[in-house]
Amino acid sequence: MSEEKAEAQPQPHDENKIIAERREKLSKLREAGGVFPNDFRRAHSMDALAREFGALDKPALEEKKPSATIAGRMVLKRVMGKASFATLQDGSGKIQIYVSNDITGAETHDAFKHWDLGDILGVSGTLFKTNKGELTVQASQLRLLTKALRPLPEKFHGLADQEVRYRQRYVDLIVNEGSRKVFVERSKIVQSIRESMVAEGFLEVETPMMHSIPGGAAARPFKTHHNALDMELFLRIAPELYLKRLVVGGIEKVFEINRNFRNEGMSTRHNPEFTMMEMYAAYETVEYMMDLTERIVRTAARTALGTEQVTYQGNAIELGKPFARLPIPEAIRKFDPQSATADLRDRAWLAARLKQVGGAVEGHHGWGSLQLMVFEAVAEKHLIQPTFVTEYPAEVSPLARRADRDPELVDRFELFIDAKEMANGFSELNDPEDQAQRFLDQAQKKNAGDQEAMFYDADYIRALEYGLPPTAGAGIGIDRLVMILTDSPSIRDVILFPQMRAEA
RNA sequence: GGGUCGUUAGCUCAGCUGGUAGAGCAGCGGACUUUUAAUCCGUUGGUCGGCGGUUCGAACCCGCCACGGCCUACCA
Repeated sequence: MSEEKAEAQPQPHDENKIIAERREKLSKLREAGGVFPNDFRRAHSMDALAREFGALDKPALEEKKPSATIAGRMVLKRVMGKASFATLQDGSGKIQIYVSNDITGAETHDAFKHWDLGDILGVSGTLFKTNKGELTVQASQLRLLTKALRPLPEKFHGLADQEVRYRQRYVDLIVNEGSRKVFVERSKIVQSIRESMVAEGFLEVETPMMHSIPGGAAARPFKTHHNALDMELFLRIAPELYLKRLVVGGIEKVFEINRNFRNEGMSTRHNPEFTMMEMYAAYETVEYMMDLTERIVRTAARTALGTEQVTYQGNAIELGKPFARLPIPEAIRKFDPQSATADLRDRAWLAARLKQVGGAVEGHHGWGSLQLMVFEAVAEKHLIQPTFVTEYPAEVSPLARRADRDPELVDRFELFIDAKEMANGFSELNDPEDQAQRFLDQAQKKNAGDQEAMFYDADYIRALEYGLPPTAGAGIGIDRLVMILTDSPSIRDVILFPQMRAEA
C-alpha cells in the first residue's frame, strides 16, 4: 500500500433528510441483526426468465408454476395495502415481483413497505402472469440484501445532469439504460477487434506504459517519477516504438490494445487517457494496412451492432462499401477552389493560404506541415463517409517510410469518419540512418519551440540497426470508433470514468 | 487556453419588469389484494454553486471565483 500516511478523508457533506431517514432505517436493521447478508444465492437472471417463460400465457404458467430465485435492485415500487408490486433490475434486465400478505406473509410485506427504491433484494417464488400479461415473480421469500442509503434519481426522467453522469457513472449506469448499452457495445467492439486481429494471425502483447523517452507520436507527455530508481518517467504517448522493436525481435504480426496518455487539451474528441489499438505486420505495406483497417472497422460494426450502416448524430455512415481513398493535394483542391491550380508545395503560397483560412504559421513549418494544416482547415470537415487520406508529406511523418516515387512523401494514410481521425498508418521507416536523421530534425524542431516534436531515441535506432524487416503499421482510436458506432456525441460518453476537474 | 451558455429541494424542472421559494417524482403518515411512471388524501424538505457589490429590498442586476455543457484551439 501507499507509503504516505493516509490523511483523514473528509466526510461527504451532502447529507440530507432522505439519507438521514435511510441511515435510521439501517440502524434499526442493524439492531435486528443480519444486515448486508452474503448467504443468498440467486438461480436466475431476469433475461433468462423472460426468455424461458415470457412467451407462455397466464393459464400455462399457472399450471406449470415455475420457480424463480432472483436478486436485483428495486427501481419501482407500488404498494397497495395488503399486496404490492415492485420492479427489480439486475445486470441482464428487469422483472416485476409481487409481494402479498397471503403468500409472502404480513410481517415480511410490512417490512418491505419500508424498503426503499435503490435497495437490493433477494426473492424466491413462483412465476405467474398478471391480468395485463406481465411476467411476475410471486414472492414467497423476500430478503433485503443491501440497504441503499442514497436515493436514486427520478424514476421517469432518470439522471440528466451530464456532470453527475460522468462523475458518478455508477448512478448513470443504474438508471440510464442507454448508458449501459453504450458500454456493452464498447466491450463488444473491442472484443470484435481483438478477435479480428487474432484471426488475421496477430499476437497480442503488452508493452510499457512508463517510458524514459516518450515516443511514437507528436504529443506532450505526462511526467512522473520513480522513487527507487530516482528517474524521470513519462506516461506513454504511443506504444509504436516498442511494438516495432518486437518486430525486429521476430514477432512479425503484433498488436496491442491499451491506453495512451497525452498532456493536451480536452474536448468532445479528446480525453487525456484514451485507448488505441496499434498493429504491425512485417513484409506488408500501407496498402495492406488500409485493407486490414477497413476490415476491422466493418467487422466491428457487423458483430457488435449487427449492421454496417450506422447513423452518427444525424449523418448516415456507410461502412459496408469500400472506403474512399483521397490524396491530400486532391482533397485540398476538391474542397478549396482557390487551391485548384496552386503549387501545393510552395511554402509561401501555403503560408498565405493558411493565414487566410485562420491558421497560424510558425518558422519551423516547412511546406509539408503547411500543406497538412491547409488540408485540415479546408478539407477535413467534409470527410463524413469513411475516407482514407493518403500522400502525407515526410515532414509530418517522422516514423514513416519515404515513398519510392517521391522521397518528399511517405506511404501513409489516415482514416476519417464524420470528419474525425479514426486511424493512422504507414509503411514503417526501417532505414536506421534515415530514422536517426529524422530524430535529429525533430530535436531541432523541439529546440525551435515545437513542444510536440519527438525525442531522439537511441535505443530505437540501435534496434533498427539490427534490422527491421519491411513493415507496415497502423493505430486505431478505439474511443472515437466507439463514438461513431454508438452514436455518442462526446468521448466522455464512451469512457466509463472520463477525466474531470476536482469536484467543486 | 479563448468564446458562449448554464448551476434553484435527493432527482427532473418552473420562477415574469428586483418585492422575500414553487411543481412533479422521491421521502414521511394514512387508504387501497393484479399494479406497472399505480391511484387517492395529508405532509416534511432550500445557504437559489461560492464570495463581494448595487439597492429600502437580489434566485433575478453588476464583478470575481468554482464546476459543467457547447463551440474553438492543440492533438487521436
